[in-house]
Amino acid sequence: MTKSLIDTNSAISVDCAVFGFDSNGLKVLLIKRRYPVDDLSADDLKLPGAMILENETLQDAAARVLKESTGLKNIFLRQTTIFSDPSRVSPQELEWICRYHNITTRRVVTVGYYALVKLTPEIIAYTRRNGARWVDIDMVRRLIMDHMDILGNALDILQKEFTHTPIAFELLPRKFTLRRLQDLFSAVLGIHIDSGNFRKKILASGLVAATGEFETNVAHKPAQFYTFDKSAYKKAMKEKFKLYFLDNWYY
Amino acid sequence: MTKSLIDTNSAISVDCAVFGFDSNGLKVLLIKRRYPVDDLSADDLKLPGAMILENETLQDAAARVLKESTGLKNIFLRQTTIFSDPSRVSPQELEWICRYHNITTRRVVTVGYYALVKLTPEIIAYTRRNGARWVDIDMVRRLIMDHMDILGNALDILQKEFTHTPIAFELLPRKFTLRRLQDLFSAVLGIHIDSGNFRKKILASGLVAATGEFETNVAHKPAQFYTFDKSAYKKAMKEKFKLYFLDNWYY
DNA sequence: ACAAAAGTGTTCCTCTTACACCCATGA
DNA sequence: TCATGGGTGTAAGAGGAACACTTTTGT
Repeated sequence: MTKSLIDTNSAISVDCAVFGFDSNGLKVLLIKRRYPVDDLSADDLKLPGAMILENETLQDAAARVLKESTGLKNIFLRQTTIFSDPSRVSPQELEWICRYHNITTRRVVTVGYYALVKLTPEIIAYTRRNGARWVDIDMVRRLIMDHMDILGNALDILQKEFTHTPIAFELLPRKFTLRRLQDLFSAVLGIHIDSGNFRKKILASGLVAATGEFETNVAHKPAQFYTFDKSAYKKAMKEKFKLYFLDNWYY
Repeated sequence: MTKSLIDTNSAISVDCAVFGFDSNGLKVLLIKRRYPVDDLSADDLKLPGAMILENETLQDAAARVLKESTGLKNIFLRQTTIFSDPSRVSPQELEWICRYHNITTRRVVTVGYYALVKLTPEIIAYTRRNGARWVDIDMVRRLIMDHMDILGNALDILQKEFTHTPIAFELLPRKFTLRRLQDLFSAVLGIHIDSGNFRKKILASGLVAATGEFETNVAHKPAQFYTFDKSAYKKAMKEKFKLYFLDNWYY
């Protein structure tokens, strides 16, 4: 019986594109690669990631990565795509991986995830302590291996989901102004939005509830704070969704 | 140095939900599981699948499965989701897999794919010779392991993509009537569609070109055949796509 | 003649778009 | 008083939903 050609010696990793939003726009969390021995080219940037452990789900592994890199649990987390090109990891990279993790494997297949985080001073402090940084999405230049592809893919999927699913609220604090929500849509989708129409559409959707609280110390009429009304959303989803089946095809 | 807990002994498989469309509706290709030794419960149904080989991409593996099960190359093929629950394969199943494939592994993670096939008499004959069958999507009762989940997930994704991307044409012959296209949308999305409005919308989209050929031997006014105008589609995609950013949210 | 589906047209109505305009606040 | 963004209103037009109606074929 000849030796099977089936690959039973794959290590599987997860890599997470963690998105945050602040007044300067959309950010992604990047970390510096660490080396076990020497520290050559120690400013290589990468997405947070990890190898999956025995008896661990991919989702669990991704959640573990998020916990380590941001200190947060219960973060919005979605699978994107698998990157399985046998040449995605060069022999040198493979050697680094094996040494760093103390494993032996011929191949590493990675599963992309994207996560959405509500940026707070605490989280920024936490990530800074870990040597991670929140980089403006337009300023990301070079990442190790195929992490640039993984990030680009995550961003594509984020944009699609943004237009169909109310995940925007995952990037905002509990209370937010409509302008802030509008800026978020603008930043993620890269488009200009008329604020009058945006306001009407959002309010008509019923997804958002007024709090009665207002901004203070702003050099214009104070804006009201709103919250995401999850129950209204769930109720709306139970009704049959209207089908604009030929509108807005992308790709 | 303690033994690493990192899982370096995963086998990775692909499982394909292959969809076809005929006059009776949407079908999926199912095969009988084969056993190396005995043939107990030999009518277990499953999706076509395979283990990935060394130096093989997941996409390649899925394409290989499609080639084997339908005889076709260059089929529409898209990744869906990874199923990585450590308990998705029971110990007995794992033993069957290892014996069948002549491998040893502790764990099998599978990657879902869905494929769209233009059903022709030749393909139906080919698949029948292979012992595979095209089962009405509503008639699928029980599949092995978590293949029911994989199929359900593929169907969800198919429905979403159907409304945003012109993949419908992948399921139709090169020339088709608008009624046929309408029936396809109806079948996949499970909705009633007004044929007058559908016709106008499709024609207005410019995605479809009249051939000047007509049906024959039908007991009603013969319908014209149309073809999918891929170039018009690509051109349309280069223009900025209109954004109905809060319409039709699902989930 | 009739059934059945092709194909066209029309009406009503909702939603989008693009603005104008007033309001409240800090500088 | 001015700049700035909050917040409301409106008019024009595009597009969707529902349905009536004519056309062309086989039986």
